Amino acid sequence: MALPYNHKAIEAKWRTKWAEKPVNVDDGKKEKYYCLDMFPYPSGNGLHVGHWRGYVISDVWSRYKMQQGYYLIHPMGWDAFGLPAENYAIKMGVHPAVSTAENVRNIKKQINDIAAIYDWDMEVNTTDPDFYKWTQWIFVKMFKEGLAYEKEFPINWCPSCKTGLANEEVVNGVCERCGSAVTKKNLRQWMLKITKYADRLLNDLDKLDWPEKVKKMQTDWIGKSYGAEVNFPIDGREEKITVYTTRPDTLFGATFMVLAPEHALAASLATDETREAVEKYIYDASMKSNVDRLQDKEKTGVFTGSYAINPMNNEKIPIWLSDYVLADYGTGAIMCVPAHDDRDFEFATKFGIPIVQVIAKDGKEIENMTEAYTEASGTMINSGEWNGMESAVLKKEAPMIIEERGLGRKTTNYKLRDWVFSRQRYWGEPIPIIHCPKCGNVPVPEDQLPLRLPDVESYQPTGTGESPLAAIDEWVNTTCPCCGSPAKRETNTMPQWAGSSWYFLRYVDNKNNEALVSKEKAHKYLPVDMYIGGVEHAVLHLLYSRFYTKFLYDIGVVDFEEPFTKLFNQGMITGKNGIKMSKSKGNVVSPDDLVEDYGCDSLRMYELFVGPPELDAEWDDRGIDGVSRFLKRFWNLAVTSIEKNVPATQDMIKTRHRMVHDITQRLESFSLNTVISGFMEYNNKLIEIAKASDGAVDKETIETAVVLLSPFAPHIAEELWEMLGHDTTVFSAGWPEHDESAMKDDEIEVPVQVNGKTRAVIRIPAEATKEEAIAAAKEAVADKLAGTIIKEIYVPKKIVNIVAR
RNA sequence: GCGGCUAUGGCGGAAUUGGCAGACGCGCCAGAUUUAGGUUCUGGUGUCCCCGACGUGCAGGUUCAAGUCCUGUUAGCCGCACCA
Repeated sequence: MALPYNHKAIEAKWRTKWAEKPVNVDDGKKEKYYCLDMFPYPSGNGLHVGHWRGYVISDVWSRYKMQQGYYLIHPMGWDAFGLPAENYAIKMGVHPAVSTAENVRNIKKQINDIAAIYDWDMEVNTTDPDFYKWTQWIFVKMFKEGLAYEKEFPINWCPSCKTGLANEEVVNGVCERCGSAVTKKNLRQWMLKITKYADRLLNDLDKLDWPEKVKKMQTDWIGKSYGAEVNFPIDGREEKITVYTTRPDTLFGATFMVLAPEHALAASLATDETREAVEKYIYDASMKSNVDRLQDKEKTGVFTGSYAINPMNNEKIPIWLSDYVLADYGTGAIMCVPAHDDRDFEFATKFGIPIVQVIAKDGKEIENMTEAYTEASGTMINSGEWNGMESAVLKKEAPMIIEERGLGRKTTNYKLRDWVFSRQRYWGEPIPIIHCPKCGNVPVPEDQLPLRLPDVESYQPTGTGESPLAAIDEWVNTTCPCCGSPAKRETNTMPQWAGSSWYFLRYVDNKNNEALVSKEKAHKYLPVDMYIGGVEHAVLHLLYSRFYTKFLYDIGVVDFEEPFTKLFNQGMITGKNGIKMSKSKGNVVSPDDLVEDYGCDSLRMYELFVGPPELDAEWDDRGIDGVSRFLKRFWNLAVTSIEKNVPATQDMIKTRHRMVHDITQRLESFSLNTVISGFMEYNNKLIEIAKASDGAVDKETIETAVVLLSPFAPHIAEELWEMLGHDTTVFSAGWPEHDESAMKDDEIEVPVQVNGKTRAVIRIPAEATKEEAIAAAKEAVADKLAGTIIKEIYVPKKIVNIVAR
C-alpha cells in the first residue's frame, strides 16, 4: 500500500505554498466574479461550526468560479463598531479599540483554518478612521442633499441599552439586541430620509435574484398601499378631518370615525360632557408602552361628543378616539366601515354603533352579521349613486371620483418610516455636524474628515439622551467652519449599520485616500455577484445597503443601483433538538478540535454534507467520520492509480463523463449536500470498477475527479494534482466538461409494471422502440398477466406499465 | 389573525418533466484481519402475518402510475402583527 493520507502534513504544506504564491490572480483579461460573505462582528466568543458553514459555502462557490476562469473577488473584513465591544469596555475598563483589535486577531486565526481563499489585501474594518472617514463623508453628502435631517419626536428607546433605535431594530416591541421592552422617548434625532427611496426600493426588487422570502419581507416592510384621502367636515365647525382609506368604495358604509389619541384635533373635539373622559383617554394612551399596546387586544375608545359629516351622503357620524388607530400612519384618522373591516366591526359591536352593509355578499344583504365581509367583490348596495356597481371596479375608480368632486385626493401610503440614525452611545462613528448658533447645522468640511472618535473617561451611556461624548468639553466646543463663532459638535454617534451599509464597495479600493472607491474600480469589480449570509438581516442591513447604493448612484459615485445581484441565505447550524448554539446553553461546537482531528478538508465537506444549505441543520459530530472515510478511500484509489497507471476502459470513461455531468449539475443548482454524496457515489463506483484493473483506474479519471473535488477539499486536491505530475496549481486546471455521447449505455434496465406494480426488470437496447420494449416486457411478466390487456405504456428509458383487467 | 417554510427508516437526508421510494452517510447486526480496544475490509439493515402485502404527517381526489399534481386538514418553525 502506498503512502497513507496525512491531512496534517498536506494541509500545512499547501497553506504555506498558497501564501507564497497566491492562486487567484488578476491578469487583467479574466472576467471578474465578486463573491461576498456578510462580514462578521469580531466577537470575543470566537467561531463555532455554524459560522463555518456560510464561509465554506461561499468559498466553494468562489473556487468553482475560479475554476471556470473568473478573477475572483472574495474579501473579508470586520463590522467592529457596536454595543458588545462597548459593553465589554464598560465591564473591563479597556478601550473598545483594544478589545476589538484582539478579537479580530483571534477570529482571523480561526477563519484561516477554513482555508477560504480570502484576499486579505482587501481587508476593511469599520472602526478604522481611514474607513469611517467615508462613512462620515456619505453622511455629509446626504446632509447636503437634504436626506439627513434633525427632528425631535417620540422615538423607540431601549432603557437597557440607553439609546434610541430604528424601527427595524424593534422586534415585537422589544429591543432586537437585548430583549428589553422598548419605550417612547422624546428626543432630538438625526434621521435619514429612506422614505424618499421607498418606490425605488420596492420596484427594483424585481430585478434581483434573491430568495422570494427576503423580497417579500422587504415588500411588506415598505408596505405600499393605494387609496384615497377623504375630507370629512366637522359638524358645526370650519375644520375638516382628513382620513386615509384603501377602501373608498365603502364610503357610504362609514358610520363613525376614529382618531388616534395623539391626533392634533383630538382634545379639541371634546364637549363639556365628554371632556374629562377624553382627556383621561388621551393621557392613558400616552403612558402605554409599545408592548402594552400590542398586548391589549381588546379595543378601547371614547366618544368625543363631536360629529363629522360623511361627504357622500351628508350623514352625521360620531367621532371617537381609540389607540387602535396609529398616529404616525396615514393621517392618524380613519373612517370606519364596520360591515367591511374586522377591526371596525369589533369596535362598532362593542360600542353599539350602527353597521351598514354596502357590498352584497353572494348577491344579497347579510342578516344578523356576525363578522365583517372584507372582500372587495360583489355589487354595491345602500350606496346611493354607486348602487349596482362592482366593488372591485369601484375600489379603483373611487379615488378619481373623490378627487374630481373636491372631496379629497387619490394617494398612496407606506409603512416604511424614516431611519432614526443617531445613537446615544460611544462606540460608533461621530456624526460630523457642528451646531452653530448663527449658521445652524454645519457639516464638518470634507477635507477635515475623518472626524476622529475621541478617547473618553467613561464609556458608560448617560441615559439622559446624550452620548458619553457630550462630557468631553474640549471635543464638544469648537468653532463654526462657516463663520468662526464658538460652536458645539454633535455628540451622537451613528448606528451599527452605518459602516455595513457600504463596506462592500470599499474592499476593491481599500487604500484610496481620494475617494470612497475610484470610478474605474467600482465599474470594473462591482456590484457583488453573489452575497452569502444569514436571513436575519432581511429588513435591516439588506434594506439599508440598497438605500445607500441608490444614493451613491444618484450622486455619481457608482454606476449601478443595486449592490447585490444574487443573494443566498444559508440555514443555521443548531445544537441538539434545534437549539441555537450559544455559550449560555453550553452547546457550542468549536471547529478547532475537529480540524485538528479530521483536517480542514473533512470539516469543509461535512459542513456541506450535513443538509441542504438553505435549511437549518442539527450538528452531530459523528457524521464527520463519513466524509473523512470518503477522503481516505479516494486518496488510496488515487495514489494506487497514479502508481499503476492503467489504461482507461470503456467503463472508466463512461463513469468519468457521468461524474462531471452530475457533480456540475448539482453544484449549479446549489445542492451542495448532494454534491458531496455524489462524490461518495462515484468514488464507490470507481473502486468497484478498479477491482478489474489491479485496484486502479486511469490517470485521466483521477485527474478529473481531483479537479471536481478542488473547490471542496482544496488541500488534498492540490496534493494529488502535484502527484499527478503537474507543476501548476490545480486551480488553474479549468472546470472539466462532459461529453454527452460518452455517457450513453447501449443497453438499459427498465422496470416492468403490471397494473402499476413492479413485477420484473428487463434489459433492452437503449434505442428500443415501444413495440420492442412492450414485447420484451410481456415475455418477462407472462406468468403474471391475467385478464384482457387494455393499455400498454412505455415511457422511453423509464418504465413499462401493462394494464390488464 | 395574515403570510411563508417544513413534515420521508433508529438518525441526517436523496429522489429534473408524475415513472422501481429510501441514493449517500451515520448508527446498528454478522463475519474477516488484527486482537487489548480502535482502525481497515466483506455482507446485511423500511415495516409486517416475509413465495405476499403495506409504506413519504392525516383524510379525500385526479392518473395506467402520486413523496411529487388538486382539495381539505394537523403539527412544528420563521416573518408580520390593529398600517385602515
